[in-house]
Amino acid sequence: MKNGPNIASLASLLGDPARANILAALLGGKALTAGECAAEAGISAPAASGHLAKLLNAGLLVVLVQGRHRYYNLAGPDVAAALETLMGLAVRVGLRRTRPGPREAAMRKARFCYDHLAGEVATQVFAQLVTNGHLVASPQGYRLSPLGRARFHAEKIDIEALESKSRTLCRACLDWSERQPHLAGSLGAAIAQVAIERGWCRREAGSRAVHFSGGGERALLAMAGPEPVGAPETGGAASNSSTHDPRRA
Amino acid sequence: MKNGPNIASLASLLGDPARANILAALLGGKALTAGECAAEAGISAPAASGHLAKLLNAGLLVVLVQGRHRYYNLAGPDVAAALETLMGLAVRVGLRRTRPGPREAAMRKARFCYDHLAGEVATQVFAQLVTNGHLVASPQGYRLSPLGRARFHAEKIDIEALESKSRTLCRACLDWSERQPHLAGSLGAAIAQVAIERGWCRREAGSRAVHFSGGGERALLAMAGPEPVGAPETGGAASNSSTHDPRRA
DNA sequence: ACAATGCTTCGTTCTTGGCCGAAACATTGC
DNA sequence: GCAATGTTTCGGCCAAGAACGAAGCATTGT
Repeated sequence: MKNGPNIASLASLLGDPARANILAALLGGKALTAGECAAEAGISAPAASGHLAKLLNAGLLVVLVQGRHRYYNLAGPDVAAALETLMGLAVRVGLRRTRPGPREAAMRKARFCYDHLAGEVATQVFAQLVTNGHLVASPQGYRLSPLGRARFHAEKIDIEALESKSRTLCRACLDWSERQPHLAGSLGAAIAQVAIERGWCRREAGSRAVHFSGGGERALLAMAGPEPVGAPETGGAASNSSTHDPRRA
Repeated sequence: MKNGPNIASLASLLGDPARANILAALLGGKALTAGECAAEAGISAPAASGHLAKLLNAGLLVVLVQGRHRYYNLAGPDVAAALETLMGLAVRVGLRRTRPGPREAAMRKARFCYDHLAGEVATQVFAQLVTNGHLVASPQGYRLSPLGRARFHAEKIDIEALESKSRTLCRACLDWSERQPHLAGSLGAAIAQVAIERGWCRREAGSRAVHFSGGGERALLAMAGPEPVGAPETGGAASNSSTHDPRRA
């Protein structure tokens, strides 16, 4: 009688605290061994193995066997997106794992979401890309404009290589902390990779949090700006972040 | 040690088959009494009462007490969006409640998603709106262009009234069956309401499925088209009367 | 006021599913 | 080959929670 997707069996998989912790850890984008997953979830190795098998069997994870290690990772960006969406709803209804702490402030500022950046900085980047006409709406969602293509070309990002993959180039992902979109898709992943490679930010060990240097944040926002670096900043593009509160540890 | 949203307690709420069935039924957008929820989920009234209390306590539902009836409904569009996202992932990993059946074909064609339309027709409408420049990308997501504003004005849709509400006017929601965006937000809801009022489509009893007439589908797509069609108006109650609206603002 | 209806609370039973320890399996290093 | 490490399988224990029936409230209608 009932039809449609089986949401219950999927949600029950995510509903166990141990599995949810594993998935949340994997949202950082790095593959983890079974033992690391066990440590993340605070359970024994056998328990973690069982959970990982279930998630793997459900198609939410993929595994890479290397020697005696098994590296588990999320099966794809759609899994990450669904997890982020659930996080957004959890925030909205007031469910937190703990009280908002110092780590949470850093997470809101910038974090990894599977393989791209999320948080305040990432939503600002997205807004800049749209404002400057690099991203435009298309019937299938967002699309990279010729202007944006040239802009990223100037930044030595090989758009053609990204397009050759089956994965979507641009996709808007609703940020759970900012409730505004940030950029996902292969381009979002490439931008995150570039930000790390060029030292604009660094990942906090064992966390999804990302710490930007002052210059790094400016550099990233400048990459989303209208012109390649060196353009005079007349204040028009600087946007509103200057009005933020100084109460930040 | 852990921080961030508590995804596990939220997902465990959705992970029970009875609760998932209730929520899936409520995705149709109509408020249901406790007894109707019990029938939908195939459980006894006491069991349903307990589940509804949990969902209510978690902030996923709202209740409207009218006499001896209690009308339950989703707490808001974000809940519906999260459910749809989970459905999309469930489809992607191959979890279905049953084999794809005749009902499923109708659901893919058109269905209600809380208070707006989803499915093949809805994604086509969204594509048309973007193609014709009625919807454009903005830093905060999608925005109604002046052109689109005039277009809906010609269709007797009071955009200003929608904007006066706190709810977002336009929002792209990823369709789980089409994997392309459709229009959510208060404008999406208004369009769905208009489509019903003008007889372009009718809801299947006790289901989210929506059946379009041939002319109705053309009329809806024409509304998203570039120019007001010269067809005679359907006359009568053009202004949307908010007579009985079980949903809150 | 009485009966009927809709819903919730309570108490009980019972199944599902998670956890751990022990042991088996697989791989690497000496 | 043998020991050490990482991972999975097995078996048993245990607790969380889901279901139902009976009873209690609340509201409606006659």
